Amino acid sequence: MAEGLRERKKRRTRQYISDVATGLFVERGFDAVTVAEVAEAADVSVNTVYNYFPAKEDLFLDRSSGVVDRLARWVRGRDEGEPAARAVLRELRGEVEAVSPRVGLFSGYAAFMRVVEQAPALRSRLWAIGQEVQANLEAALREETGAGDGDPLPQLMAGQIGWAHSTVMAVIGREMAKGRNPREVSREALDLLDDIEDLLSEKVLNYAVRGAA
Amino acid sequence: MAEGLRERKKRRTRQYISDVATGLFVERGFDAVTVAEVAEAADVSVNTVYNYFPAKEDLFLDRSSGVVDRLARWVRGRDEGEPAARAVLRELRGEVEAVSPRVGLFSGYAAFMRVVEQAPALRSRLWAIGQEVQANLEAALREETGAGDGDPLPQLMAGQIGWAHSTVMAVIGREMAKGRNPREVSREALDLLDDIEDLLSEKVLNYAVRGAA
DNA sequence: CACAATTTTGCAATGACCCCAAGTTTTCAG
DNA sequence: CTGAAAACTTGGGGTCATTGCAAAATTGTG
Repeated sequence: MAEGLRERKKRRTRQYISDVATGLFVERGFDAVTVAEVAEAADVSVNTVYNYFPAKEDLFLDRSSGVVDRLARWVRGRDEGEPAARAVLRELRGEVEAVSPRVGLFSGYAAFMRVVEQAPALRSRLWAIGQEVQANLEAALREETGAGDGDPLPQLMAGQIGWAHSTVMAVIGREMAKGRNPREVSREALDLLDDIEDLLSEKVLNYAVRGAA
Repeated sequence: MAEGLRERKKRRTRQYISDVATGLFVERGFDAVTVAEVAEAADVSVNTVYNYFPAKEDLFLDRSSGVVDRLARWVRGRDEGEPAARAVLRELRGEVEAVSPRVGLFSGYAAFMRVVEQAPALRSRLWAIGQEVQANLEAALREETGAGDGDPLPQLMAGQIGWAHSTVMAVIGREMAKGRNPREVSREALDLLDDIEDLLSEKVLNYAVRGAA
């Protein structure tokens, strides 16, 4: 049974603080809520808040939700004979088609995105997370293709794939923030995905085929 | 006649504060220098500093240096029969070939980039400026092509072109920060530009030709 | 030179975030 | 079950960016 009570309690406390904070932010906006208020509402000290979250932004954008390695995971899990970009597009299309909350396609996402849109600090943080996603993708591509350190291709490919991904996510976020219907946004995102695939060159779309020299 | 002394003095003061601040940042790092120290070194009050610069980061990254509309300008000034992306690549290649300080190819840029690299706030700010550059480019593309509001192409094209530009600038910055020789970095950047052009699809490379339907 | 528009400055707050030392709680060996 | 070690929480006390306000100093004009 190993790590029991302590770990469980920590996880619960962390989650609780984050939930309370999210509620306040959605209700009154990111800047209008102070960390002290979050602490009070969650019935802990300010120090405890900082004990769990390195910065105020982390109360809202919890990086631990397995988003940072999404693209890398999709690439590593691509089918035999499938190139990296195709795999990412396929997985992304799948999520969008399924109107999955993992890509923001659920009604509650509107409130979430509105908070982000009005807080520069959160937008900036979202970008930083995107950078991490891309760095992980680049690492995955290097491993998968066995590219040397001097090879600039993994970086460029990760840039193109990361761009496609973040562009789709940005549009979904923007439209959802307007209060649009998830299904409608899903349909538009699928069209956008087609447009994007059309824009990517064959070089990009055929890079890192699983099972090549 | 016209705005004389007052305006001149303001411009000079602003420049002086920025210079003093830059010097301190390069010498000791962005985070290690407080705004109060900058104020004291420039012999003005802290309030005066904030009177000229909205935030500490602006002391180092002065957005007014005409970078925000660089891509839009290049596109608007493209040759007859030339597509937007080609124009940007041509102009950028020109700057890089000329080892121009406008793209960071001068020895002093190393110190500058090192300050940026160690300060997340500055990196984040640089990204925000990049967003502005891209937004201006998108606007230019919309005007030049007369695309409707519902057309997603200008956004996507601006994304691709902006990506190419920022990728090159990022590599130049990274290499210069290592203390590399500007001419060497210029050569590498030219190779990178070739790689990037190879990666862009014909659709991107032929978008917004000056003088089309 | 005197007056009005601007700028600069001092003073006081707010709020994020950090450090430390003093409790508290949980774990675990004995 | 018990006492000490390990891990958490908290209160108190800073530093620093950023802002609001009103008094004081400057500058352009008539």
